[in-house]
Amino acid sequence: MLLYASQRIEARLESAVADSGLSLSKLNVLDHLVKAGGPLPLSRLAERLSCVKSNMTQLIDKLEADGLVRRVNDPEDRRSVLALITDEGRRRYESGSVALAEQEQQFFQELTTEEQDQFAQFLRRLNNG
Amino acid sequence: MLLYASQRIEARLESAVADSGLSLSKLNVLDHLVKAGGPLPLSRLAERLSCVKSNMTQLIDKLEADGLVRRVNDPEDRRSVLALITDEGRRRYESGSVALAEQEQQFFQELTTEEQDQFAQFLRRLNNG
DNA sequence: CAAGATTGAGTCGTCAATCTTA
DNA sequence: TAAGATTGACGACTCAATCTTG
Repeated sequence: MLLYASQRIEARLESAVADSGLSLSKLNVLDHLVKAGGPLPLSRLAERLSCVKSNMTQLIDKLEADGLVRRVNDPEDRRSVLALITDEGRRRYESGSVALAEQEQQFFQELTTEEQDQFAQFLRRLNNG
Repeated sequence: MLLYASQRIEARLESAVADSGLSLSKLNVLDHLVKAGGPLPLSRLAERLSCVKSNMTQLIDKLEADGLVRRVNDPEDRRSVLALITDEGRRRYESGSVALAEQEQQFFQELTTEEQDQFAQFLRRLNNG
């Protein structure tokens, strides 16, 4: 029941973002690159998204094929590869994050004011604990 | 934020079930077979789990390889294949569903009584709407 | 040896195409 | 033609093994 609800939520958000030609995973990568204000090593991205390094390799492969990100050398460590967001990546990020925010907004509007407060508090606790 | 919470929930439940050598998907299939009280056609299973038929084919492939399910002919329709849970499948189901229930229980215990009521109501609305 | 990235294999999901049977 | 199941190709994730560089 809890599981089913959780899957429903994810499916709704995924679908909202798909109109911008993005998946939640790809949007998440772009989000971190934009917020960082500059290119990031793949290993740092993997840490921040709490995923395995090999997964980030594959994600950047796809984003690079889409033209939303470019791999550039790290001048300070030749082992490292930096992910750099492109102009097109920035445009897609804007579009996708707006769609995501709208869907979350719409989600909360299905709750009463009291439920909104309770749920927000619950999310904070869950995301911290 | 909502997304992150949803993923955390799923990861917790998945991990709890993993100790029984099951994934949430496999447990879900076994659950429907047990509750049905007899073998079910793959197409029915796919409907009930709200997934695509080809996914059920693969799931049953894995469950059959694990020895938890057997494919048997449907005497009433030669196009149809029935999934039949084995004794070992039943044991694993018991173990996995207990672990899942415990984890959901533990999850709710992190909430106040008032929050529990609110959240349960919220889940009902989400799962119906 | 340890860290960064990649590759290969496996799980769980999708869709599109195919094959058999109704 | 449609229903039931399967296969193949893909997206997103995991782990284990490998290669290069520190």
